[in-house]
Amino acid sequence: MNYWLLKTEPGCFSFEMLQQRPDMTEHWDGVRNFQARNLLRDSIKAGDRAFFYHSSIAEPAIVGVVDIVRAGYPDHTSLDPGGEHFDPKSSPSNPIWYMVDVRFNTGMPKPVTLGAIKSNPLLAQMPLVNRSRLSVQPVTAEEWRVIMIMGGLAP
DNA sequence: GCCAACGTTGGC
DNA sequence: GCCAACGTTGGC
Repeated sequence: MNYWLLKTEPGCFSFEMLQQRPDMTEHWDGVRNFQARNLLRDSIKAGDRAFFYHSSIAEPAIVGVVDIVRAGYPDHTSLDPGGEHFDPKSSPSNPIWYMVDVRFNTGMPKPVTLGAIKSNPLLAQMPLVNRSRLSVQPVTAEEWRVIMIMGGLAP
């Protein structure tokens, strides 16, 4: 099993919404960055876990954990001409963009803020610290363990 | 709302 | 294939 970090703005895809539907599978779609796409398409597998990070708010933070329930498959929102994630270069035979399905696992009793992450030397290698724009990021087992403890989730 | 970082595009 | 211009993201 591998660990990841998924990043959104609350206005786009909020953890609160996910939390209200704990049994529902949600599509993690709309990613339009090639590096993040490669991770979605090639690396993230069903059974993996991911931190859920909220950006562009007063206090950016990891607010919870989701399970990956379906590995990468074509992101059909890229084929919808009326949708905001439409990409004219995408087609059914060459979809370009990929998405995964996620499900609520747990909220963080104590959200782990970006400030707390930046001030912990054990987390200095996380892309979040110096490559914050990448919307899908790998997380090491050690980083996962540290953040779970910081968030109030016993190992 | 500003601005730095960085990914993408397009002209050459 | 380089690089300048441009657009977007995200922290502050």
